Amino acid sequence: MEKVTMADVAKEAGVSKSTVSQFLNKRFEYMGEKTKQKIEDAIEKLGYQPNYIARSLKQKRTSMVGIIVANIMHYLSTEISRAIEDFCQDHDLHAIVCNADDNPEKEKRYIEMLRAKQVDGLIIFPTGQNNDLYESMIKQGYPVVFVDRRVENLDAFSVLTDNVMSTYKAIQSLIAKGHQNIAFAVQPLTVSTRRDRLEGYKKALIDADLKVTDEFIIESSISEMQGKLEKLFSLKERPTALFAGNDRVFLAVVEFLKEKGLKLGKDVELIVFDNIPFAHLVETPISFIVQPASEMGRKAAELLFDQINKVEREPEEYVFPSQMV
Amino acid sequence: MEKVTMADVAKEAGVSKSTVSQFLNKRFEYMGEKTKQKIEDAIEKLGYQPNYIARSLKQKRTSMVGIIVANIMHYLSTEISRAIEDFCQDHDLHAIVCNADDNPEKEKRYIEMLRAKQVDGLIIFPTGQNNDLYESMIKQGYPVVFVDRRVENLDAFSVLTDNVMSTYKAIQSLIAKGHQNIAFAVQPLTVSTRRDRLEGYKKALIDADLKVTDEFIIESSISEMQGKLEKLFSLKERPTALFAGNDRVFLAVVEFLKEKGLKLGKDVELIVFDNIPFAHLVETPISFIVQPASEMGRKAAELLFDQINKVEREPEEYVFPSQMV
DNA sequence: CAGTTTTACTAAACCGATTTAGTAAGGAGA
DNA sequence: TCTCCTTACTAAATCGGTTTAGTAAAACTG
Repeated sequence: MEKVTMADVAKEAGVSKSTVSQFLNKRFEYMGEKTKQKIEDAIEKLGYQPNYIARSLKQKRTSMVGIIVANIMHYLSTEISRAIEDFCQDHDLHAIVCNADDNPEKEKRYIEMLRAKQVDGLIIFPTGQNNDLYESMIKQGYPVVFVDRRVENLDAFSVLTDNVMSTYKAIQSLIAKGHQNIAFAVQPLTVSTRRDRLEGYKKALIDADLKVTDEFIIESSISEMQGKLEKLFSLKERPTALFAGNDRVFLAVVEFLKEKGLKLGKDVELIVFDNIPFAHLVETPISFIVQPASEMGRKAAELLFDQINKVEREPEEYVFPSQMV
Repeated sequence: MEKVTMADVAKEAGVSKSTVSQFLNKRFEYMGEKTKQKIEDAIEKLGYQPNYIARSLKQKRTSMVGIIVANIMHYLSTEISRAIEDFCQDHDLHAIVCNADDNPEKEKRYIEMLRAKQVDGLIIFPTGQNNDLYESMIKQGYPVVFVDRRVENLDAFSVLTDNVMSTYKAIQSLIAKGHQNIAFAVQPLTVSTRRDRLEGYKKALIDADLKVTDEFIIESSISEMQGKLEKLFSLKERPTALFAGNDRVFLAVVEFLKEKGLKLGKDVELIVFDNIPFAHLVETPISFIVQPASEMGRKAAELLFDQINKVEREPEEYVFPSQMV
């Protein structure tokens, strides 16, 4: 049971291991037609399945790549991961997805584990707290691509969206509709995306000669978001529009509004950064800033693939535009 | 760059490879305190990272398990996978998720690929079309657990829900509310879950002395669901309640109702088999039949783990109850 | 027909760990 | 003092492939 090895096939076919190996690697150039047939028969007869582990050891290549997602709860992560997987499928790679859960320690452990498993490269949605580790990988020439979030002071391949600009435009559109009191809700400003979005928000207000009020900016974890929203909506000058920093903030906001009996689109206008699935379940249409997830994933995979295959290229930030929907 | 091997550590520490290996495996019993220290220092100095591939080759154990999901689009799959991953995390295993996309050919390829990669076991949401392959794995004593769907005529470990009973009760509750015209929408009856749910539906109607009308039973792929629903709702005797066979059917139904301007809960009552996320986005509460995904995933992982570790146990079907919410 | 090239293979080293069998040095017991 | 255990290691085989260098036989060349 389950231990037919190449040596067995070789013996059965009456040839050497080397020839069987050549056969399996489809290098038929120097191989007699009848030998080929014999090997084929022997493989069939014994039900031989090659052992990729053994191959990997010698070839120093596992055909596996790792994806380390900062937090799998973001729909964007799933979308990008799927796009990466599709690319891998087409290029004879296999992707392993890990969830760092916004925890730098976990991220570090995953990076180490995946490298110990000899994956050929990593695509990382960085928590941003492991810069030393990122740097050492890049110095070693290990293939890495960062996605979604910028890493500071590192000359690395990155795939991003123009968070500042997209937010700027979104806020601008709210202002154009006559909104004066626009609030902004975001999770803690630990990563570049959130900071950039806040920057875009402030810039849009300033450029429109509206003043930036601290009371209108909520920076809070998801679990404490409800309380902060409560406070926001009990201000004497209530916001008429709200920008949700990402999909999870959005869900918190919807829940809050539902509880309070506030109507979306009527009592308060909402813009969300990130696409969410099931958006059509909501009665009132909402504005979303949609990032081109498939293209981003594809690009990231492509950049990684080229690094793995030693295609020379200078590290660069690839910035994709987002669209309001 | 990146090729510190055990031999390097051994040389640096002035000991043999074997001793380093013992050290790494925490078998300190027969090892001098100073040797231990020297090895520790050498590892630190060289930044040595062990190569799991090499270890796996010798140990014939990769600490990886494969999950082959029939269709990742089902929310249940994601939930169960997550639970399996959690279990693996706690037991020093790593899970690789593959999506068969309801395609038996793809499923087969994935099974072969994962076995070639020497994963220690497989958890499969079976498409049901590869019984020969399933059987040969089980015969070989390869660790396998089936989830969600029954495999016919096979003495294997399976984790399921009581589809017939849950559906029966759900339909019963509709009848109790006074509904007489209850329709049933489902994807093609290729897998046990769908057949079982239909059976429960029919049984409930019969037991309540209602007649089973073929016109009220839609069996269709998602893409053709809209047309079939159109036909259903243009019958002179319209259904007042509808049972959606799973989450994807539900989404199709919601889309259809929205287009037609029919109100959920008012014009037609809906029960859905499967939980869906973002359910709270919908204004009207809907009834869901929720399967205990975490428990199911956990159980499946546990059964696989025991098989991998040669814990003797008779193959059995583990049936979990579902709840209406 | 000797010399060269091509064809069709094989032996053996190698990848980087684990593991088994073996051994030298030091201490205990008689 | 000599034998017998421990203790603390090491050498070498092994896992199942890939790959390189090499070789015998056949085919070609002049």
